[in-house]
Amino acid sequence: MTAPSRRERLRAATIAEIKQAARRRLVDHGPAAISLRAIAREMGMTAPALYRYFPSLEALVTELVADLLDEMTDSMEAARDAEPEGDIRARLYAVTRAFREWAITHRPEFTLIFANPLPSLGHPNTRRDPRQPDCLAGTRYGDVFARLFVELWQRRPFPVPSREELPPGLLAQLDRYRELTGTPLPTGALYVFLSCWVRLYGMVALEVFGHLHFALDEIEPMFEAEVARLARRLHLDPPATIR
Amino acid sequence: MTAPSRRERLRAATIAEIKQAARRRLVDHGPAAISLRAIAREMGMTAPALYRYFPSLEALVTELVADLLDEMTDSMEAARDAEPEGDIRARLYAVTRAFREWAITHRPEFTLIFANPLPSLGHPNTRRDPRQPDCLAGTRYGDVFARLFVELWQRRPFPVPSREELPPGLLAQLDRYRELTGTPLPTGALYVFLSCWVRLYGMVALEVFGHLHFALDEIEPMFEAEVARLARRLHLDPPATIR
DNA sequence: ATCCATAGTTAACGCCTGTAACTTAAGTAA
DNA sequence: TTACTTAAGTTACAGGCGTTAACTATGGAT
Repeated sequence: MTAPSRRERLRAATIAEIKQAARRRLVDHGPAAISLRAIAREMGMTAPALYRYFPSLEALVTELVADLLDEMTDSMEAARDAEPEGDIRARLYAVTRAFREWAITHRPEFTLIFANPLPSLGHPNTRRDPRQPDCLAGTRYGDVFARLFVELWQRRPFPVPSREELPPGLLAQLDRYRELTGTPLPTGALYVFLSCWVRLYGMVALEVFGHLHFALDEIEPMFEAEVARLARRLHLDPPATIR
Repeated sequence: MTAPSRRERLRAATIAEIKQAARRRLVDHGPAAISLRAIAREMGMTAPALYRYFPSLEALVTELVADLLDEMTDSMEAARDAEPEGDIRARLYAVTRAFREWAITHRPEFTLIFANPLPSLGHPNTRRDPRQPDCLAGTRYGDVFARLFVELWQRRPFPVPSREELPPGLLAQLDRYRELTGTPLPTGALYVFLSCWVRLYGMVALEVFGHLHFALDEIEPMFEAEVARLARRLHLDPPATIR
């Protein structure tokens, strides 16, 4: 646990600068512009030097994705913590809106994270290694939603499907997930959680990918309407303030 | 309207073969493997020859996307037409399931269509030209859903939010969309349509992109549960057979 | 003062898109 | 049939890419 040496500090700074340059290229020139040569050029270096810091372009992108997920999670947590601790309703709204806000103000980054858009990520839809940093970061942002959801359930339980109402195949999987995570939520609430996540993701992804522009050009009112419907489903209105 | 000349036939066949090779590379080796040289190699040609048929790689990919959308639409229409004409419930179920079925049996293609994953598509989230073939094809598959939805509404109207219940900003946009398309649906039903589309898309996209594997490994039961909930929302159960 | 790991370099291989200039073959008109 | 035109293909090349190998300079530790 000694203080980092001068070498280590310089190295960390260089790594940060590389990822910064990569992100700048992503934002300014699209995902295809993330290239070692271009990054090195921006930094006044040559491309092979970057191999001292990352074993490959793909590894660099993977770390960048993890950083972006962390940043998104941070902004969601900040929005949550700006609301009083007892006001779960306000906190859920805040986190939900922060998710969309980050997505639409960071479209290239969101696309990189959620739609495997980079050639260097190789053939999509191959099983990922859960020990990879981007997968770990992936669980973090999910937990922000999950923890609030659990809190809401414990303080103001809402109606959820009974075990009998869930199809057996789904019930078994959700039970397994329940054991795996040790969540206090009943299985039916897990289903509701996933269902809400599907709608939130669908809404934001469709907006970012531009697949709602055939009908709407300003998506926010539709988003707010959907969030309000989600809130009603969770019996979140009227305000669920406690204490 | 004369019969196509020999030249024209050969040319069309070559174009088809190029797109076929491009798709084979997409499926077998991922989106990054769609390169003019690789395609030309597979066809026993040289890369510059392909410029006789497409002005650029990007144009080729755009046409491929349009073809894939058409194929997806065809399979949805086939599933629809396999059900009796009067049984709207069965037809809606069939189209919905066909959408998912095509997506999960054609994951690379679905990803290419719905998540801008290709470098050659350039910077994502720039406004597309609606005259582009892929945008035209995009409206076709939406119409499959839309027409059934209208038919259902006309024969078995379901509850929809009143104009007063919709936030003004959303109402105005939906009214404009209503005029633009001349649909017989009331504005509230348009909202329900979009809302259903969001949930269906969210479910399928999350499955294809692998963002549900943190909880589930077999997604079909969850999909069926969500579809059942959508059906209930449309008062689709019990069976809405007519005639 | 010496040694060595680290961070950088240049050179090269084999991909890639895209353009220019050239050849060949087919279709068309005199 | 011959001559002209055009389409479809070729090679050559410019410039960008990831990655490896071999080499150099330099800062820190012994």
